[in-house]
Amino acid sequence: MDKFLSLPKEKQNKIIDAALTAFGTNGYKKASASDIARAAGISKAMVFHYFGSKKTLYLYLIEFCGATLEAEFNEKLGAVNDFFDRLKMISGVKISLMKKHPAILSFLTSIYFERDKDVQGDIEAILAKGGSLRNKVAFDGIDTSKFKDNIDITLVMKMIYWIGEGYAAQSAHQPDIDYDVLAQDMNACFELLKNSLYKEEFV
Amino acid sequence: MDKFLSLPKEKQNKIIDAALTAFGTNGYKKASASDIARAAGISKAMVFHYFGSKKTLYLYLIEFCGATLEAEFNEKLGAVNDFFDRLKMISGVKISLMKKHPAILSFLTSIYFERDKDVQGDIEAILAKGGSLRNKVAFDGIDTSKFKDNIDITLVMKMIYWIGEGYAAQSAHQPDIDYDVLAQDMNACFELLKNSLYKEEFV
DNA sequence: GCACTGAAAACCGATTCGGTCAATAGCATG
DNA sequence: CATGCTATTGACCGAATCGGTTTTCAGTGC
Repeated sequence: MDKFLSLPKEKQNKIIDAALTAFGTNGYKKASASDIARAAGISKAMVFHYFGSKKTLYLYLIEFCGATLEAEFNEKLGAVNDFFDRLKMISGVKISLMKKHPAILSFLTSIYFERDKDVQGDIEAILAKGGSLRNKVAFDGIDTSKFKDNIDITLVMKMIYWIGEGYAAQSAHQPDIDYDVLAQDMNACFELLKNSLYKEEFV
Repeated sequence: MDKFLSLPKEKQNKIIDAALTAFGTNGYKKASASDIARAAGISKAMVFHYFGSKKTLYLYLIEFCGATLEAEFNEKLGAVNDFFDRLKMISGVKISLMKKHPAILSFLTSIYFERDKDVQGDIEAILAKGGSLRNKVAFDGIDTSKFKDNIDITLVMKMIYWIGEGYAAQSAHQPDIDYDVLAQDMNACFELLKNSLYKEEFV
């Protein structure tokens, strides 16, 4: 593992992204070391030289994602109480995550649904430990009084959630996407909803 | 192939759904006949007994989806020009497709991104032939004058697209989902947007 | 008892799996 | 140029799995 960490950062990232993509799209079992090596432009032997085993690599990726996520959140997530401002922050976090590691979001959702017995226990342990993150993005303490009175806020949140999942799915399939355009679209989306759903004195 | 078609419909569907799921989540190459057989509750030998080869099964599934799609569209898609009414119809079509075959949507999007050389040629040929379907769902001939003047309709369509992708992705991971609840949520979504984005005389 | 049939187990050669290792290429130092 | 060192690799390992075939077998009608 220290073998890997002493590599130049650029090479580390190439390997990480290759592995995130492979595991994210194929799951733990069906992602092979050869796939990862090929995508990273190294030989399969190096994968094991750096990480020792496929499982070690997988667990390292989870840890890496956790750290990356946390760092990004700590950097960008301030104390914002407005619903849409917080949404913009979250989508900003997602976008900059994807700029650094395009496959990170699809990998993160994939570990959530991973069922392979080789790793499921370890995943649960790690996720349980890192549950604190979720608190920071949860939508409590939100000022709902700004919405028009007849708006079903639960529905709005579902809708927002679907939008987020949808654009994550799109970017997973379309690797050469322009993230700045995506960010603009997302923010325009939120602006549109805000203008439409807030009472007029708050838009 | 006629071996398969002379099976009771229920068994056919179980095999079809197993295959749709396997190919949809793992792609052509990484979905194995054993996976499909296990999920369908039959032996691997039967898969080859029914379809002869993995490729034949895959191409049959594409054809099957095309026919199913077309039947569903012909049944439900009338001449509706209102933007949101048409959306509701489309989501209605999607929902009833998923009720019949839960993995059909994820399979359909997966064939769009399939890159395996064994099948890519055949896919292109079939998709080219079936391009006529796309005309029926395209958003031309839509009366855009009902929207408030400051609404960016292109953005609205992107948003709608993301919502659709998002809830398809969700249902792909969550197999025991209640489709009627999903349908209600989707329609409520559209209703909300309609109320918010249309000029008041059209809501 | 016998023939037929639908299904599964066992099996086939080939490929791929996770993982290892000897050999090599590059490169600094003498 | 020789030497040692390190990073990297192609070749290789036994085991598993691949797509696909053959054999076996349980059930059923006669």
